[in-house]
Amino acid sequence: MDLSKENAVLAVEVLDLLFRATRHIQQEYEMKLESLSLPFQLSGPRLRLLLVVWRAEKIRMNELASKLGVKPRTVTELVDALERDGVLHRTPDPNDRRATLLHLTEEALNQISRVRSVQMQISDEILQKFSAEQRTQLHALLSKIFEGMEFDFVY
Amino acid sequence: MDLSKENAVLAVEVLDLLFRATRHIQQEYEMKLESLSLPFQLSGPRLRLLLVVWRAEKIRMNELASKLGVKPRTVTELVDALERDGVLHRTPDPNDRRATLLHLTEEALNQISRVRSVQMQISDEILQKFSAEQRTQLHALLSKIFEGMEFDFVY
DNA sequence: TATTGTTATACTCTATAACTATA
DNA sequence: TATAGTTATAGAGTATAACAATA
Repeated sequence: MDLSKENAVLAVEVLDLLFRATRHIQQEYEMKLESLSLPFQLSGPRLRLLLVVWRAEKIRMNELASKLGVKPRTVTELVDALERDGVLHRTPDPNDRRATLLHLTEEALNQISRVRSVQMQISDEILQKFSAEQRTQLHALLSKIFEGMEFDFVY
Repeated sequence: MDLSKENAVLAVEVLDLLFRATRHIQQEYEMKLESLSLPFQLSGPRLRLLLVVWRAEKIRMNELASKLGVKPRTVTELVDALERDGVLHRTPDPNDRRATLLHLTEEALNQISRVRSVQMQISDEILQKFSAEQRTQLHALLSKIFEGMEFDFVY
């Protein structure tokens, strides 16, 4: 009997678990975000977009699409909705009149710290049983998945 | 200066990374699944449903919805599509004439081993840089997220 | 009266293809 | 000729509310 494989964890089992954990956490996030009563709707994809714009301060729709890993058409759709809700606005790029730059509105900037703080609070709750060392370990192991990848980090 | 927190990894950073890893892996999965040329369409949600039915052999739509963490109406929608594609079929539950039992078709049973083997192959590729010990570690850390949760495992 | 699943309807995310304006 | 973003259109996944059949 090959004892070395007796208790081995299959790669596919690890990734199944990864998916389940992600779904679980996403559901927690969405529940808590709803209860925040923000002056605008914030789904997962919208928040993801928002945070990329926030980190960049200003960004082309173009570049945003590639950072998010979606098509430009999808960004148009999301931006339409967010602009309607007063979360961000389009301005023409002075350097290239084909391009459009996105900025967050004051309102969004005001709310975003609430969102981030709820994110941090939920995250702490979910990982409450983890020691600092275990958090670091989990972070290191997840980073390892991206090891040796050339392309820009996708959010 | 508080050196103990100097290099600490924030919980929110760990979960951000978790999300990014999951998105990345999901994209790999979907790409490879497409190239399998199955006789039916298999998106993430459809595959998830399929695998739950497969593990259960037969299952009520009801119970399926709760295992998947979606509403019954959503299961109706998915099952309609999968039945149209000849992947599964509805039969009345003899014990409760309100209920409907789902079974996979022969065709689905024949294809599912191909799907599983591709899943395992992709998983091995993604975790190729991981030692057996690291896989076990990652599995243990992810399990810890669910620690002390009462409810049934959600897929 | 409560539960199972459906019809009717709608919203969000995503995409492809054809087009406009600019480079 | 190529790029940035849009209009037009479509499909998948998800949901709520009202309902029919059954328990």
